[in-house]
Amino acid sequence: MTLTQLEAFVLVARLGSVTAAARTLGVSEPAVSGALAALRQQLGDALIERGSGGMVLTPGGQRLVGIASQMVALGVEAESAIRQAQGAPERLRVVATSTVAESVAPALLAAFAGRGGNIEASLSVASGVEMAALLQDRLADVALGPRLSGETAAGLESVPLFRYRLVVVAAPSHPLVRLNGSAGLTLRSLAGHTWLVDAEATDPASPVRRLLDHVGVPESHISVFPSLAAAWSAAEAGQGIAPAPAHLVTLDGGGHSLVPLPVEGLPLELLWYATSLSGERRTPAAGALHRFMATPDATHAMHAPLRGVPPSRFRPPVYVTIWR
Amino acid sequence: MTLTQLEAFVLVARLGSVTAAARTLGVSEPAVSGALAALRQQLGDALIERGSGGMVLTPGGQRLVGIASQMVALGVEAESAIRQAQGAPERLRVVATSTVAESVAPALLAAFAGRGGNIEASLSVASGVEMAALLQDRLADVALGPRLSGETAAGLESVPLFRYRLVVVAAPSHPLVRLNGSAGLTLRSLAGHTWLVDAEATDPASPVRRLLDHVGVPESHISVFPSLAAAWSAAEAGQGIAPAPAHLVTLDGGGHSLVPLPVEGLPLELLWYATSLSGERRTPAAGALHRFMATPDATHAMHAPLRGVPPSRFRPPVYVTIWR
DNA sequence: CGGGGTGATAAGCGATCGCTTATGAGCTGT
DNA sequence: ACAGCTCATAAGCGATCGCTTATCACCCCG
Repeated sequence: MTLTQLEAFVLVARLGSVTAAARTLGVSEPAVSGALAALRQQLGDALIERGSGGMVLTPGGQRLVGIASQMVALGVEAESAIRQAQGAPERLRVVATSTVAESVAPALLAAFAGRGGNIEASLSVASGVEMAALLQDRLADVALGPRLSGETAAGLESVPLFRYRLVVVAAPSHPLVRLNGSAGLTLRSLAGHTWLVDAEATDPASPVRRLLDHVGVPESHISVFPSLAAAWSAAEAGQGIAPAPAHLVTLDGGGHSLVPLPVEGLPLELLWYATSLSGERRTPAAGALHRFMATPDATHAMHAPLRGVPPSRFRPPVYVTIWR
Repeated sequence: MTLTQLEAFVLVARLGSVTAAARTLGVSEPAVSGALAALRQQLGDALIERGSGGMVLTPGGQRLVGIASQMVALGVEAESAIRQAQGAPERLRVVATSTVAESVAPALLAAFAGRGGNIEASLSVASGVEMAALLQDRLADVALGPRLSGETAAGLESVPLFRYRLVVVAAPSHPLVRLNGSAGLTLRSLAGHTWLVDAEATDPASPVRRLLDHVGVPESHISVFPSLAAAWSAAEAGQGIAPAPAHLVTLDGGGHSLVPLPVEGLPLELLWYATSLSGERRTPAAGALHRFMATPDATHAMHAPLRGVPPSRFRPPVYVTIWR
C-alpha cells in the first residue's frame, strides 16, 4: 500500500473513471489500472467496479476513500508544514478534557497569548485516558485536566492548575430545591433523578463519571449534552440536575438561574492539573506556559466568567483521538 | 516519503531513541537510521536530532510527528476497515454546519436510526463552503446546512430539510427589550450592540454572518462562542444580543428567559437543506435518509426541544476539514 | 456485426525501497 | 584517555514500485 497507489484510487473514485484519473495524473492508463490492481490484491477487495455510468465503490472501497484521501492529503500537508516551520512562531499544542476546554482553558490561553512572546497556541479536546499517550507521543505539549499518574504516566509531571468545587445545581423551580430550602440531601437520594452532563462524563476517569458511579445513577437517568452550556441550559429548563464547578455557575454575571443543591458530601474539592513531559524533554513553549500559570494574571483570567472571543481569534475545537 | 519511513520516524520520536525504535520494529539499527536519513533529505529538515537524554524534535519534526502518526495509523485503519466492511451495517456519513449539528441534526439522526434498518450514522461538523467538496470527494454522504449551488455544486442535489425563522433575542433585562415593549427597531440600530454568536458565524457563507455584514456590526462587537448554548447562556446573562432560530429559543420548555426583539425586517424566513450526490451516484443510505426526511416522524423529531442522549449513544463531535 | 470506448493484463525496464553487515563519528562518564 | 554507548554512513542485494507499450476482454450503440 503506497501513497501513490492510494492517490490513484482516490482520483478514480472522485472522477469515476480510470482513464480520466490517468489523464489528470499525467500518466498512462495502465499505470493507474495497475496501482488499483495492487491495492485490490493487498486489501482483498475489489474496492471499485465498473458500473453503468462510471466506476462505483464497493462497501469496502467506500470506507477506503475517506481514509485514503486523508492519507494523501496529509502527505502533501507534511511537506508544506515543514517548510512553514522555518521562522514560524513556536507552537504550543494544548489538549484538555472537554470541560476544561470549554471553561478555563480558552481564557488561560488567551491571556497567555496576550502576554507577548511569539507562541502560537492551539487547543484540542481529548479524554483523560488518552492524555498520557498524547504527551508521550509528542502529539501534545501540555495536557489540562485530571492528574496523570501511575503506570501510564512515566516521564510526565503534573502540577496543580486550578482549584474548584464541584456542586450539583438545579433550576429554582426544581422539586429538590423547593422541598429543601436548607435541609441536607444525601448523595444516594439523587440516584433517581435525571442527570444532565457534558461529554466528559462519558470518560470513566472523570470526576463526574465517578460521582455518577458512586451515587449509583442508572444509564437511563443520564443525559449527555455536547457542551457544558447545553447541559446547564437544559437544567434551567427544569429537565434535571447537573454537576458543575461552582464558580462557573455562580459568578456568571447573574444571568444564570441555577442554584446549588445542599447535598451531604458536596461540594467536592477538586483540582485540575497541567501535565507535560518532565525535565529537559519538555518543550520550551510548554515551559513558558507552566511559568505563566503561576502568575496572578493566569489565575485572574481563569476565574473570569465565560466570554466569547472575537471572530479573528476564534478557532473551532479539534477533537483528538489516539491512533495506535 | 514512505509509510515505512514515517513509521520509523514516529517510533523514534515516541521512544526518543533510534536503537530502541529498531528493537521495537525488529530490524537492525541502520535500517531505522536510513529511513530517517531518507526523510530528512526529501523534506530538507533534520526532523530530530541528538540531544542530552535522547533525540529531540526540531520545530519541523514537531509538526511532522502529528501528521506522520496519523498517516501510519490510517494505514492500519485502512486494512481493518475493509475487513470489517463485509457484512457490517451500512454507513451514513452526515456533515452539518455547527448550528445544525447542535440543533436539529442529532434528533433527526436519532429518529432515523431508531426507525429500524441497519444503517450506522455518524455526524461531523464542517463549514458550508467545504460541504460541496466533501460530497464530491465521497468523504460524506449527506450535507445538512445551506443550499449548495453554483459552480462548485455540480452533480449535487439539494432538497429543503427544515424551515426556520431567524430572530434576534436578548435577556428580558436588556435595555433594548425594556425600551421597546412593542416599538419596532431597525437592523441598522443594532450595529452598536454586542452580538453573541456561535462558530458558524465565522463562515462567510452562513446566514448569521451575512446578517452581521448587512447590519454592519464591527468585529469588536462580535463575540464568538464554541456552541449555540454558550452564546445563548451569555445572552441570558445580559452580555448582548444573539441571533437564533425562533423555535429553538421559544419552545424550549419555558426555561429560557430570552425574548425576541421586534426588529424591522425580522424574522428572516430561512431554510436548511439536505444535499447529496444526484441520481445513481447517491449512496443507498443517503437515499434512505432523504426518504425519511419527508416523513412526519422526521419533522416531529426536528421540532422537539433539545435533549441529551444516553451515554451509550453519545459520540463526541468530529470536526472535518478539507485537505487539498 | 463491427467500431469506439472502457478497464484489465502482460512483459519489460530503471529507480527506489528496505534490509543487511561493516565501519566511522560523536558524546558520556568512570 | 579509553571504553561504551549512541547515531550516521557506506556498500551491497533482492524485492517492489512506477512507469512504459502492446494486447486482450468487455460493453454499448450505430
